[in-house]
Amino acid sequence: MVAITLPDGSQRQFDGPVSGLDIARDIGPGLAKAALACTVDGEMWDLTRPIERDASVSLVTAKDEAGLELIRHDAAHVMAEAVQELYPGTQVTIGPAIETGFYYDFARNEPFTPDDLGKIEARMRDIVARDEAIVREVWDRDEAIAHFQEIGEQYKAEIIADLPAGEPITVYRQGAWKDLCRGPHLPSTGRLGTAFKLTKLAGAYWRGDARNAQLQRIYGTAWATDKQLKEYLHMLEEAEKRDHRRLGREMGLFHLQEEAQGAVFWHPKGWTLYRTVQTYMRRRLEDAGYVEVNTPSVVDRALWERSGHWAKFRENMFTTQTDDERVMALKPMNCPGHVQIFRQGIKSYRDLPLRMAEFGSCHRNEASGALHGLMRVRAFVQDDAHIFCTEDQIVSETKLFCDLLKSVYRDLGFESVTVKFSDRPEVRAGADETWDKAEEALKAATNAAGLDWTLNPGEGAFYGPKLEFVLRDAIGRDWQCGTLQVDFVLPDRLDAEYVGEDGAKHRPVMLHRAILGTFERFLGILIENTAGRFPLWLAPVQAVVATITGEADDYVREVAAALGRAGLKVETDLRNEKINYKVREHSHAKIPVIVVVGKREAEERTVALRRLGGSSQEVLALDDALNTLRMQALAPDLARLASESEGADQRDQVA
RNA sequence: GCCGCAGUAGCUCAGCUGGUAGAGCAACGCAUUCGUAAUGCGUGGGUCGGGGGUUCAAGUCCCUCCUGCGGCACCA
Repeated sequence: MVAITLPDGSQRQFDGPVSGLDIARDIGPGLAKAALACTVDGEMWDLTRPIERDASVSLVTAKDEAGLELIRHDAAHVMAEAVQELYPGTQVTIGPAIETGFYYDFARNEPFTPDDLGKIEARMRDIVARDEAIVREVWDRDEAIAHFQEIGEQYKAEIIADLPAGEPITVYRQGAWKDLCRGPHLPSTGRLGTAFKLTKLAGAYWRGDARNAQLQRIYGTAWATDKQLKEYLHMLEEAEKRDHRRLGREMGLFHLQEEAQGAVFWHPKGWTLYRTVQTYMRRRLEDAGYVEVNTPSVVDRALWERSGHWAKFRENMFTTQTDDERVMALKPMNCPGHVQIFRQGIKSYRDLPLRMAEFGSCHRNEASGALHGLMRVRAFVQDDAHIFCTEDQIVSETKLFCDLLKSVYRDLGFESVTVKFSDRPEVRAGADETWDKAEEALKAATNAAGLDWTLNPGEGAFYGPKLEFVLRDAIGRDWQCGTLQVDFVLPDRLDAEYVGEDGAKHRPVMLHRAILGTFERFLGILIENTAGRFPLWLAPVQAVVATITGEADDYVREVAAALGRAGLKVETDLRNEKINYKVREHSHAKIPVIVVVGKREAEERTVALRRLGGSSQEVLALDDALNTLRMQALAPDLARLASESEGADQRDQVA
């Protein structure tokens, strides 16, 4: 007898070994049809694998996250079968399910072409139509290795040889084809359905290591239903429309060109946006007790040797040699410069924490393949700062920083932030005891700030552990923006010191920190997140005043001038065009407010406001419109100040 | 940096097996003064990414370099 407990707590008795499919049939034919796999005491099992002991079982269908993952994993297998049928001699390696689909890495001398994708996909649909049963087998380890070597599957043989000793070696057959796989799998290829599509070809290194052979990866997407697939493809199209590179061109924000690879040409509108964000950040930093500095871009190699950058960061640095043979480097980071300022004069413990900020212009020679629009550039400006403090101040400074960071992200339209904790990397400066201390201190501070974090092992900076603050963009990509790094190494290498309460000299700790990360990347994320429809305070052109007839020209100039005095960035449109044409054009340009003025408005001294995305307009007296827009165009921090002082005024009146 | 793909007008793209470049939008000009997402007519615009080669002839074929795109690797 086998007793099976179902998720609702009910129990069913079976005479002997029973499979997930048997259980599903026992419950009902609908479930038997929908079931793809089952979990046995929490572990995923194939639907047909016999359960020989009492267990808790739940059935997995395409509606479950786990079911969808099975579908994707099977799609990878069916693709591998199709590829090996069509291109004999191709070796299979690994093919997992991923976030929106699957991939499989193949070893083949001939490159796959985009045309091949269509052929492979068609063959996949044949295999699905054949509805081949998928059968699990457990093999002997040595036999498995010998077998895969014999049939020329070197990579599979290598994988088996590397599996831990106790691990069962399972092979899945579907029709005449078989693959080493941990499983589980669908009962048959027909269950995969039709909601899949091959999407792209790419190179990928064996085991993710650039020193290994390069394999050919084929990506696909797979879903439970055709409707989901269609929705996903539609989402991709929408994402493409808000790609910051496209919007940057369409909206005239910036451009890139080959003579300055990885460096941005900011156009007037883009630069206005940039300056709006920068001015905002400058205010926030000042309010948070930072001082702003500026340090040299071209600095003698000697300083980078002392700081450790020459040893650890050399390959990413641009260098230049002067006629007298001095080697200079373009700064890739601002920290050594800030230590030089700290070292001027004698610092006392009373000066700490010293929060030193710089909108530091840095250059890094990033790999050509890494460059990506504004997101990954070679010339960029960080909202960088270094907090020189005592060890005792690490926790409170970290907490203050995290609060500031969250507030800034919220103001800029980002609510959810994830945090990664990166500990010591292989290539690093500083003694292990120093790292122990730094990691411990940062962990304590993170917990004190009430942050949830995930560990990112070995990803710290060469001088210290770090926190990474990650935002997700509109296309679902994660971008690291903010960072906070604890550094006991640089103050030592560059000989920073302060006089303590005890009158003796001490090393300060440096906290390297940035909120936006770089302006370039952050603005790219901002463009994609808003799809170019910036909130009023950020829009580089906040309002266009457009005439209906030439008779209103003088009044329009007056309105525009008044809006300008109220602090808005305004343009006028006096062209002899129909108002339909103007509204359409400015709407496409994503201007937040179109101020429409005709003969009637000019006579009545009113304006008609039309908001981006809306289809109606609001007619207001000019003075009212000026007040309303002036308040709405305030940066969030200034708006908070304004509402506070308004509250104070009201309290004064009451008193 | 590696693998694959691509580069034709400001933008989006067409140009079959080689015979000396085309559309829409944009721009410019003229007419139109028209009340909330495209007024009409007309005009100009291209060393077909750079270099080299094959050929009577190259946007088209070959080589090479550059840049971009998608991944991988990298991302202090």
